[in-house]
Amino acid sequence: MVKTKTVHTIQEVIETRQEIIDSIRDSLNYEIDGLVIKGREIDREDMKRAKPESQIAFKFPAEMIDSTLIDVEWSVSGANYTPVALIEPVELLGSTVQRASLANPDIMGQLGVKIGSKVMVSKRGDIIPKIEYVIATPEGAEEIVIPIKCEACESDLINEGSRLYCPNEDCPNVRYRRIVKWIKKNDIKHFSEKLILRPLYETQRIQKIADLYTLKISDLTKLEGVQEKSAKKALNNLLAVKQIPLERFIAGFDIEGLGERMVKKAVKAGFDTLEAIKTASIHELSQIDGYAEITAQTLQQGVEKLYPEMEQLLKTQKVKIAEPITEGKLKGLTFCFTGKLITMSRKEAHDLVISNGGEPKSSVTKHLSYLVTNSTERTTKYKKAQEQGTTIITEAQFLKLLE
DNA sequence: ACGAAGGCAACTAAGAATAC
DNA sequence: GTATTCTTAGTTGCCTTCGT
Repeated sequence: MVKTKTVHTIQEVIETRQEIIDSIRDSLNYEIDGLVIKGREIDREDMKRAKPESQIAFKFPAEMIDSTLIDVEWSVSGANYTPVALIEPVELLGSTVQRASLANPDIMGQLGVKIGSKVMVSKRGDIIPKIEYVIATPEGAEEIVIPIKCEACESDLINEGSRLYCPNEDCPNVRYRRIVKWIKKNDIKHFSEKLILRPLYETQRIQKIADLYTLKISDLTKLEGVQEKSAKKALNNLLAVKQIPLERFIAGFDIEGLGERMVKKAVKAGFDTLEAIKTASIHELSQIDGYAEITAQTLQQGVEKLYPEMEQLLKTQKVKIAEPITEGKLKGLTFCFTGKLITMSRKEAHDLVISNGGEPKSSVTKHLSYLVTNSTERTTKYKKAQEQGTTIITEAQFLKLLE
């Protein structure tokens, strides 16, 4: 028996629909994809029409929908090549989806997609589009071509299955990404990749991080689409970052698999200068909590190889390695943020934690001290924190800790 | 008017290290 | 030897703000 309900206003229709989505839908033992709104009186003539005018369907937002794979684009970032599916645009949970990452050649292969395949698209966590599976592939459909040579240096790409990459350590793309990483890691705004960094790199005006600090306003205003206002803004932002903690300095050099957190562990363990890390043996570094052979080697070899560039950067005198912060009200505490904050951005909150000696985390882990959120929405982070009994506090309570 | 960039949302894969 | 935990790095789309 189909459920019915009599309502009197448009508002009630909207509320009822929401109620069905939120609770009623799950309790039914059959699938529904929407509701039909019709007048109480039955107009027999109207009902004979293919599309009766006295009734209208009010569908729920789809949670999964089918589309067609148009093509695969290879997104290049540094050494890595990642397949991205371009699909026929479809409406899904309130937005138009036309791209979805295929992660790596292995996952692409497991899905078995070809150009023209009908695919099922969802959104993970209601946000990120994802190709779930292939519904059907037309006969004789074109295979997806995996690139063989690096677009930048023509080296033969290495296909490890879970990773397709260019093995050349001096590949122009790798060197370019190092510069971009520095800008991003240090949160230097308005240094547009498209308008500024790419063109400067391609015309050989900048080749290393240190070169950024030789730039003049005139170098930027020469570029298309950049006038004095933007040029000044970019350079001011660059020069505003002067004191850089060692872990960020090293992480800013884009050593594969070595982020700020891992370097911080070394700093905490007493390897708190660039020289100390450079001269340490792999064995010594592998004694650090959270380090073993592989990470120790990555750090040691990375710093050794990039040391001349690091020295060159420090020689410009435009940046300095800052003294580590070891004291503060939040010493020894870790924080993870979720949802919107009221008085500050996510980034400011992270900085606040760091400047008070605490540590921000991007996910809820076992030893997290606090999850900070203003909402009780049951997101993955919230649920996980609840499950393992992590203290959940509001933004106001977080600010109280700093008083 | 147009385009670029920042900021935000929440999640996943892969690999390394540690815990059991 | 196996399971779990942690870190890194990346994923799309929408909205707002600002410069050209």
